[in-house]
Amino acid sequence: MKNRLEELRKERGIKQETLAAELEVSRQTIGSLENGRYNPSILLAFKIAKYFGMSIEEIFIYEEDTK
Amino acid sequence: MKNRLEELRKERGIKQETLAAELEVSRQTIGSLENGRYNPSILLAFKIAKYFGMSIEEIFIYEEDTK
DNA sequence: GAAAAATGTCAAGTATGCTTTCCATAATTT
DNA sequence: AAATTATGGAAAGCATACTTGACATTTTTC
Repeated sequence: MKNRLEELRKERGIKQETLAAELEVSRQTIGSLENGRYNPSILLAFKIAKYFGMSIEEIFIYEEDTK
Repeated sequence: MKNRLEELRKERGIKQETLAAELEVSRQTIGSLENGRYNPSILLAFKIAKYFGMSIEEIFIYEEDTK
């Protein structure tokens, strides 16, 4: 699964630390998501989507058989 | 978070075991999701949405502060 | 180019998602 | 009502999501 987190965050001109605080997760979590080390839980995905005013599907790109 | 899994599955007249097979998860996973014992991973949520031809948001209802 | 700020990333620990196995209860069929 | 089928749910184990803490590297600012 790919995601547009880094792109969306930079569009808004905020740093990882700020986004992390807004979403109530650690900075490392944001970094790990941006760099594809793991996928978010569905709850975090919902929080992120709400934060950016978009749907989960617009931010996270599901790819068949991708882990 | 709530979900409409049981409702959607029953609309289609299929049993948990069949849905589980289609989604390539165990029957217990489906049962656990229907009965709210835990939330799906985002990958499973995508699979479920695809299976029912709906968006994640139409199936899984995010509720502020809900675990 | 030195200092400061932002990001990358690892390690160890806790929490949650999912599996298999197993048994109990409910619903359906005959 | 007896047998079969479907669902509920617990336990133990493994995988992944997320945390804190630490340190290295990159980027920005002065």
